[in-house]
Amino acid sequence: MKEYLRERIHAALTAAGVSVEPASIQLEAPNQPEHGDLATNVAMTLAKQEKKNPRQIATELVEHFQRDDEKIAAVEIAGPGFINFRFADGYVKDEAFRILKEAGNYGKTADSSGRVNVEWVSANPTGPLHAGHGRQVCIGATLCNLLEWTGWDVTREYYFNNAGNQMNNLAETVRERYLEALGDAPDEEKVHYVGDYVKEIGRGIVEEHGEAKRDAALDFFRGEGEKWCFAHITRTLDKLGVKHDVFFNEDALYKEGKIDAVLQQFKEKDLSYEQEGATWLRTTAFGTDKDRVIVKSTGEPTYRLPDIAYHIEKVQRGYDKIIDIFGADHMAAYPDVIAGVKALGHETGHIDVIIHQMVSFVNEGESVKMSKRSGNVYYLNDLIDDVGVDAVRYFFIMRGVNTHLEFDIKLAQEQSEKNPVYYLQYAHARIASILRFAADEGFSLTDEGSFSNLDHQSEIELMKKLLDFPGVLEMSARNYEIHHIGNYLNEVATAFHKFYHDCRVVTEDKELSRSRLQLCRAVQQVLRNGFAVLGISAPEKM
RNA sequence: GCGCCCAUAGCUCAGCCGGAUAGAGCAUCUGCCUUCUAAGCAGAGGGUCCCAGGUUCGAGUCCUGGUGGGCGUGCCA
Repeated sequence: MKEYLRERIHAALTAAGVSVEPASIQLEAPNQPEHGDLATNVAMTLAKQEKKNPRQIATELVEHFQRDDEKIAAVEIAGPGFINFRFADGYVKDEAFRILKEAGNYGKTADSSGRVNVEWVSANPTGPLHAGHGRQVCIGATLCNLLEWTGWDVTREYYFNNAGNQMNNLAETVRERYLEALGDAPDEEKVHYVGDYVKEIGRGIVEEHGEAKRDAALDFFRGEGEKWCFAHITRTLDKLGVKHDVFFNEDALYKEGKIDAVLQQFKEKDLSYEQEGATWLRTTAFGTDKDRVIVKSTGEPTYRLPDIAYHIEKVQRGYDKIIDIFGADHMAAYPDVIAGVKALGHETGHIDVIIHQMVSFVNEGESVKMSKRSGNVYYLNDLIDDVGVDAVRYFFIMRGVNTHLEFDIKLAQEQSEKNPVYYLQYAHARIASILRFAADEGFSLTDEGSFSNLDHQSEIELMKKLLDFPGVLEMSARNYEIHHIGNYLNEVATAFHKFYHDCRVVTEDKELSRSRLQLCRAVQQVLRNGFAVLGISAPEKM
């Protein structure tokens, strides 16, 4: 509809002797319903160029506007020079009915956007995911779904940091806990990770190998620790319905010599230098405040070097777009990495970085304290057990990514109207119930029919709301702003509940009942499609 | 100190390229179930959009400078 109006407005302006770029014609839904369904401010933006009063331009535009009564019921000039368009009810009804035919595809864009790689979670395999990780898990999973819906071929990737010093620390901790499980006193100096899960790993090794591994090399314990953590992390992700296509192992970069290759290139281009036994990258040449170490004096690379090699790897795989998601606490890492990749002559313009702010947890009005040092950690598994998968998936994406998120555990547990995810699911279940009732009454529904006999204002408003779905997905995907989806679905649920309240669905009037049942099905379809993007379930009963 | 993010109703937050009278949920108050799910609907009250300048027909939105908070600023990731 927007495109149609844009084209007609452009034609009208051209006929009136005004030249304008079609793309610069803005159309948006007004706040007040009495201002119509779409409005343009084009007369006001052209006022200066044309040296005319905005209302005069608007008047000329409307005079030359060729209105198709099938689609547009009214064109009005209002306020300082807005032009308001009101859709014809027949158009709204026909479009809304098509939702039933498009069904599970309603809202999808044709596959043409290209290939995109989304890397997220990428938590170190040194322990279970904690509750705070949940935000990134859900943001990334939802974004991937959304990108798929809007025509992207998505590769879901997890960068598995199974190299580096943190793995040595894990290995030492595992060895201490293993020895402890055999009855030795642990050397607290070597216990880097205090969580109980490492004791579990230690006990597991005892069960499998007994005392046989007393003198095993650190590599053995590293392997055991990594294996356990990987299994644990993927199990948690699996619970949330999150599946990665690729787990990219950091150690592969070492094995394949890619770390050395990158280091060599930096040297050749004089982008690195030796100082105090370490190798530094001249990031100041890229505009940062100071140079950064990429190889420590111990000979081990810092995270930056493998990250650069990894990103080069991803760039070379030839995606149309590469998206990295990470939390604000890792904010400092990426500019150097991108700059490093670029400095070696690789394209970086198609790399988008999404930074999300941190999460705090509140329960019964009390903030939930977490301390890694004391091992007092609230794990993502615990959160899932406490509030359920759907609440986790929904709560973590209901706010914009660059504001802090306060996760109210009590609210998420609440099975009432206070809980926004229940409100949404209730609408779906309510429709399912109506459809069951209708089936008992002898209604059988196909995808044929029309909404031509639905004229109640609640019905028309509901249909209009359903028609917004593709646009909401498109806008959300374009801006990587997934929280709009949840808000939108809430509006759909509200419009449906209002309709339900105003219009009895199953009545003596069979034809009216049929149409209203079809409208219910269309609402249910939009909710289902939206839930599919968000990764939450669509209950038939509640 | 410097970098990024944030500041909108009592609370948690929306507000897509700058648009018309700034919105939602919760909380508070008032109505609505013999009829398809009241986990619902309707209504009321509640605002210095942090402050000060600037840009223009028009600023919650853009710019500058402050104030307050979060996260960084490691030879951790």
